[in-house]
Parts: sequence; structure tokens; C-alpha cells
Amino acid sequence: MNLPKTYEPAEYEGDIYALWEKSEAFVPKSRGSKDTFSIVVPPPNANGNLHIGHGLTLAIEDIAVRYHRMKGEASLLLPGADHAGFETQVVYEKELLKQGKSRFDFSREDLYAQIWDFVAQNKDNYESQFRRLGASVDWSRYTYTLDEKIVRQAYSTFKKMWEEKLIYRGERLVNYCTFHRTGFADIEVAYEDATTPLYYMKYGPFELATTRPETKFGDTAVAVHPDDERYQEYVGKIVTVQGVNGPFDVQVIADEMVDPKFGTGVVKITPAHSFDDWEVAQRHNLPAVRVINHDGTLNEKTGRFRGMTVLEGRKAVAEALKDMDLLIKVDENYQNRVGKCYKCDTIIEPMLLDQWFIDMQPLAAPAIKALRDNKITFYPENKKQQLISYYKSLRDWNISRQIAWGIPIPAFQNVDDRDDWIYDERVDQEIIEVNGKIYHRDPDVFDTWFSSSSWPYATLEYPNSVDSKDFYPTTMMETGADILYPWVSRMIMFGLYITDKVPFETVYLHGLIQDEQGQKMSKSKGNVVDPMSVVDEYGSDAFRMGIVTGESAGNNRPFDRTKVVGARNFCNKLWNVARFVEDKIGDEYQQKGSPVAQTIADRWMLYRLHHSTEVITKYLDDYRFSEASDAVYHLLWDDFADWYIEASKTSVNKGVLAYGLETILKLAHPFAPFLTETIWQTLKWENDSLLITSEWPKAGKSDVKLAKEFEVIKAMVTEVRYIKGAMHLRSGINLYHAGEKFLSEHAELIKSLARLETIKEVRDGEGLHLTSAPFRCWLDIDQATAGQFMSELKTKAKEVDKSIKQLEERLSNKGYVSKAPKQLIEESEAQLAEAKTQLNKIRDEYKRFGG
RNA sequence: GGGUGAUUAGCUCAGUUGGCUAGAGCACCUCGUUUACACCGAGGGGGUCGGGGGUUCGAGCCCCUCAUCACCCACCA
Repeated sequence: MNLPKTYEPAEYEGDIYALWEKSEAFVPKSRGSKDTFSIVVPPPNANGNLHIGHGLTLAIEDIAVRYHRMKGEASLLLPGADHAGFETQVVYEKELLKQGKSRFDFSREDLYAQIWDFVAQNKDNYESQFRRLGASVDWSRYTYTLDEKIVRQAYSTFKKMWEEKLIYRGERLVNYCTFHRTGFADIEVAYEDATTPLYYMKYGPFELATTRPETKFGDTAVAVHPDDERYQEYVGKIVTVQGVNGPFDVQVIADEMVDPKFGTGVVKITPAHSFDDWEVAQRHNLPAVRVINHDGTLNEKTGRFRGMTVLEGRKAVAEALKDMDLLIKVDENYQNRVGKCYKCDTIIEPMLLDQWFIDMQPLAAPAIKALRDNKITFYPENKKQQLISYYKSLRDWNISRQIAWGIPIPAFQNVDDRDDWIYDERVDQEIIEVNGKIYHRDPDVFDTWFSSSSWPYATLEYPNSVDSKDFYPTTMMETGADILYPWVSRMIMFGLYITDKVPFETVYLHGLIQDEQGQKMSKSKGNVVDPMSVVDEYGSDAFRMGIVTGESAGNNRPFDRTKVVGARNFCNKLWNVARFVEDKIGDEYQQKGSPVAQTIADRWMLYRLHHSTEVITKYLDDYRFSEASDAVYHLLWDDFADWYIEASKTSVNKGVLAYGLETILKLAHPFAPFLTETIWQTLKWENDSLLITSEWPKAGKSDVKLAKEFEVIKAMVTEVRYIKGAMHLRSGINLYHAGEKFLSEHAELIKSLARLETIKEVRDGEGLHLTSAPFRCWLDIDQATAGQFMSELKTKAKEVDKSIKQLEERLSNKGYVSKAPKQLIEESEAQLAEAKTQLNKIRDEYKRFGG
């Protein structure tokens, strides 16, 4: 025996991963199957560490890819890393802050170069973390989101959209963070409930309510509902409003957007600083007047309030209104929702900016059709419908970002004609000359999600590469349900737009992993569970199995350390099973084809192996990873260790032991790759082979009826153990029978499993009969001792009686007998007969012992 | 305002076309060192499947309704 008593993951994991890498096991290669399997890993931030969600993603993806690889399919798990534009720049800005600097101290080029170096320093982190998690990714195909092929794809997508007029440039109201000084897409804004003071003020002939008195200087109209009789006389007129900086004129318009029931039914219209008002302004051709600067201060249009921040300005304006007796009242408890920057919590300002937008509906329509045509299977299913609803309400996407860290937008503007924009890829130059005209480069970069939307086909180098022919569309996309909209939705639209195909056949979305108390993990709360520390403590396999156990698509759930411990124990169990088997088999054993069953236990074990193989395979095909893992767990622990190995202590069948171990190692391999491969490498009869590329077991056939004879033994043994336990009997118990062939034949086995002294055939005798056996046999327990057991028997009798009543009731129900399937009725009848026999036996015992 | 999910044992969760006495892991109780494993073995207790109604021979599962908790979307000043 070569293996120590306890499995110590850290001693093997590194070597095993190196062994796999050296043998190029991760490189897709077909071994007999025409099918291919592919997953492109959602690229984690190159600058960061893997969080628990990445751990879950990799566990699930690696389970899937290992399973398909073993089935002989050319299987690819393609790794990558994300430059994560804004996210990473924010991290770097924090670094700068520590040095007392700001991003605005540098040009965008400088900053880009600095962040490039910063990321390069940290990039190794996540790669080694992939390895530690056992991710069988093909490193030769590793892709970074700033790799040339990705940038090239982003440019050609942009160009195609430009040429097909899906991209336009325009001055629009966009979500803007005044701290980070960049625009965002709608989806990037985090809305929060807030209590905002609602100011009621006099406004010309009206009274109106607003949360934003400070934007008053940008008002270009005042609106009422068209049907509101109170204000009919004013509609279409110009009214003079007494302002804090003197009187000004605005026109009164009528628009459906006004809710006559809210406040006074009058709304001031500030097109440059409110999305609603902007829309109204479009309908009524109103001018937009900007009163807020990009840094969040009020501009010269606000007169003496210039230079104040928005919030300071709000208070000051309210104060001024009050002094002029224009302020009627303030509702301090007004509840609304406020959009915030998801990184710094700064309130998002709607800001008028010139940006690149994508016209989304032409992209969304084909996506909706593809989903309706079931081109993609979703786990959980309901996400498909949610996505369709999302597509339907999708608005144009602002893809310009005023930051340094990202892919430069390949567009240049004519210095003499600001409406003249041209596409050009010479983004390393600020100024270019075309046809004698001078053009300036757009200083902005793409929203990171713009290039990420091409990820599946860009990594596979669609359309001309061999990879894209082999692996596109990919088989599966596994990622967090939280990025269904920002990422998955866009990959589908872009995939259809560029390749005419959906980018993946299946989407599996996992929910959020919360902390152990069910709270959302966050750095500020300090409740983040670092997957690497879990790996350190319990081993990589335990982490994988533990995190997958209890996983069901779409559901949020707390991180459960006890499941990791359970998985660690499973690993140790498998380790010790291997020690036992290898010890029994010895060094000379050489595998010789299929095992031959000799005993009743052998037949049962082979049946269990075949049955479990079938079940586990089905679960994996159905993306039910937790159930599959559970089935492996119980096959090993309950069937193989608790029953078959115990039976092997009576009679050894090397073939079945070896076959059982091998089969379990294979079935467990996707879940616990390091451990299973480590054990596999110690199998003397497997020479130089690798488990990772071995063949997935096939469910063989077994005679179920014959195999289940062992169940009789299990039932008898369990009953003997129960009786011994209930009566605190330790040893010296004999089992007697009056010539039962089954008992004579399996005497040794039963004796050993039930820890009986002897099993003897006698002419007759007295004792406590086993009620679970389908024949007569009894323990040599005397009258007095057995008497103690009568109350147990009484309880048992009640239970059996209850089930008899239920069965009888069911079978006497005409509706049941006439409508239920025949098979079910037969089963019920058989059960009833069995229960009756057992009840009689119990009653006989009861009588015999005078109860 | 719309939408989605959840509600099953003390805890975390399974339970897929409705079908045997609703399962698992952990926790709990009793016993135990026996040819691998105390990261162990044996046995056991514990559930009116959130409430109410309905459909059905039969409901944890389907329908209606109510409640509680999470999350997402939406332009309400």
C-alpha cells in the first residue's frame, strides 16, 4: 500500500495539473466522437482576483467540459481575461489617489500606458487561480480583451454598423457621473430609493412642485396635461416667471406626460437635465439650456450660484426663493428613486453630450425571433421570456466613454466641419489628413461591453479560422444571472448580427452566492469569501464539489461551508476506498476485460454501477450538476463503501473491486479531478494512461431481479442491527432457520455484515423472528430479553397497519382502480400483500412473547 | 406601476410531464474502535411541503386567492 491514511490535496494538486498540461490533455482532440463541445469562459478582470462567482462558473464549466472530453468529443474550454475598462480605471484611480494624484493630472495616452503596466503586474494572479481550481482550459488559446484579434473584431463590427447606419453620433441626454466624468449606458446606472425634498414654488401664474429647483435656470417651458381644465387658458401662451435672478419668459405647453394628479399638475421643463423633459422637448421643439458643468458645478447661466455643486445650489436656490416669498412649502418626506454611479455612488446627472449610439431595435428584433424559435436553451427557463421583454423595451445604447482605459473609438472629426465624421483605424494618431482635410481623433473609448459582445466569435476568430468552424456556435455559456442584460443579451444580438447564428446553444445562469448568513457579499461589509482560501483549507476538489452541491440554475443562495466539508470528507472516503481496493487487489493484478460476478453482492454492485452511470450521465446531459454530484457521492459512500466493501471482507472479487473503483473514479472525475487523477496514477494496471482523457463509462446491462436479491440481505442485516441496537446486545447472537437454502448459501456474508455469532440450520426452536425476511428465521434471544423489544414491535405494527389501511383504501377506490395505470395498481397490490405478511409476522412475535 | 423568483426537517437545499409511507447534507439522540476511512461505522428521532379555496381516482407539483421575503424593470416632476 502506497497511499497515506488521509488525502492531503496540497501535496498532489500542483503536480497533477502540470501532468495534464504537459500531456496537452486540455487541447481539444476528438477520440471517436463526431460531436464537439465548447465553452468560452467569461473573462474575469485581468487585474483582479477570482471571486466566489468565478469559482462557481469555473466549477460548472470544468465539470461539463471534462465530462464531454471523456465522452470522446473534441472539447474546448477557452480561457480569457478582461481589461474591464471603467472598472479597472477606477481601481487605478484609487491607486493614484493614494499617491495624491488624480487621473486628470495625465493625458489619456499617459494614463492608458500606466494602467497597461499596472494590469500586467497583476495578471498572473488569476491565471494561477484558474490552475488551482483545476480548470482544464486550453492555455494555447488564451485571449485577452485587448488582444489584436479582439480589437480588430470590435472595429469591424463598428464599421459594419456605421456603414449600415446602425451607429449614429448625436447630442443626446446621457447618464453622466460628475466624479468620474464619463457617460454611461442606461443599464449601468444603479437606482436607489431615496427621500428627496419636494419644493412647491410659485411659478408665474402657477404653483408647481420640483425636486430640482437648481435647474430652474435651464427651464425652457412649463407643461400641463392637455385635458386639464384648470390651465386651458395658458396653453400655447408665454408666461413671465419671477425668478431668483429676475423675471424670465417661458411658453406653456400641453403634454400627455404630465400627470394632473401629481402635485399641482404643472411641470417645469428643463430639457438639458431631465430625461422626461428631454423627450417633451423633442416633441415640442424646445431648446435645451445647460446649467450644470461636467464637474457637477453650476455654470454661468445660474448667475450668482455659479460654481456651487448641484446640492449646494439646490439649497441656495431654495433659500433665495424663500426670501422672495416664492417658496410655498417643502415636502421633506418625498420618496423617489435616484440613479447613482455604481462605483462611487455619485448621483448621476442627465447631461447633454455628443456620443456614439447604437440603434438597438434592428439588433433586438432578430434576437427576439431566435429566442422565440428556441435557438437557445435557457437554464432556468424563465430567463428567456425575461430577455424577450428586455429586448422589446431596449433603447439606444451609448457606447462612448470619456475614459482612458479602453479600446479607442476609430472615428475622426473634420476640424472644419463638425458634422463630418469618418471611420479610420489609425487611432495611434491624434490628427490625420484625408483628401486634404484635417481630422481629429475622437478622444473617447468604447464601452467595454461593446467589444465583449463579440467575445464568443472574436475569441474563435470567426469567420476564417478552423476553430470557428469547429466550435462556433459554442455549446454553452455559463455566467451570473446578473449579467444577463449587460452581456448575454448583447452577445446574442451581436452574434446574430455578425455571424447570423446565435453564439451559444445553451445559457446556464447561476444566481448570486451570498455570505453564510444570506447577505450579499461586499468588500465594504468585509464578508467576502475568497475561493482561494477555501481551496487552501479544504482542497480544490472539495471547493468544486461543495460549491456545486445545492446549485440550481438562477437561484441565489448562501455559501455553505458544511457542503465543502462534506465534499472534503467525500474525497477522503474515496481515497480510503482506493487504499482498501488496492490493498485487496495487490500489485500483480492486471485488468482482464469485464468483471465476472460471482456472488450475490457482486451482481448487486455491478447493477448499482450500471444504474448510477445511467443516472449520472442523464443528469449531466440535463445540466443538473448538483444532482449528478449527489448521485456520485451516494454511489461511492452508500453502495460501494458501506455495502460492497463490507461484503468484500467476506469474499473478494478483484475484478469487481477494480472495476468498481475505476468506474467511480471516472464518474467522480469531473467533480473531483485532482483526487481522482491522483488515485488513477497509483493504479498499477493502468500503466501510463490519464484519467482525464479516459473513456466515460457506459451503462452495461444487468439482470435487475437477480441483482436485487442482495436487497433481501440488506433488509435482514439492517433489522438485525436495529434489534441489537434497540436491546443493547453486543455479541453472541445466533440466527437460526429450519433449512432455508438462501440462508445457508449466504451465511458467511450475512454473519459478517450483521455481526452475528453463527447462522445455523436447526430442526426448530424459539426466538425473535426477523419480520423483514421473506422466510422463517429467528434470533436466539430469550423470552425475557425479547420482551424488551415488544414496544418497538408495537410501533412497527402500527406503522405497517397504517400503510395497509392506506393501500386498502386506495384499492377500494373505484376511480383509482379504473383510472390509474395498471402497473401502479399491481404495485399497490403487491405492497399490500407484503405488508399483510409482515404484519402477521409481527403479530405472531407479539403473541409468542405474550405481549 | 409592471415583472420574476422564493416559501418543503433546527440550518442549507433537492424533489422535471401529478403516482408507492416527501429526500439529501449538516445539526441532533443512542451505541460502537470491527480487514480502508473518527474527514469513521451502526441505529434512530425530526416535516399538517407559507395560509385558504379549487381541479383530480390521486396535488409539494396544476388553477384561483391571500400573506411574507428577495430581486429586476419603468420617464413620474
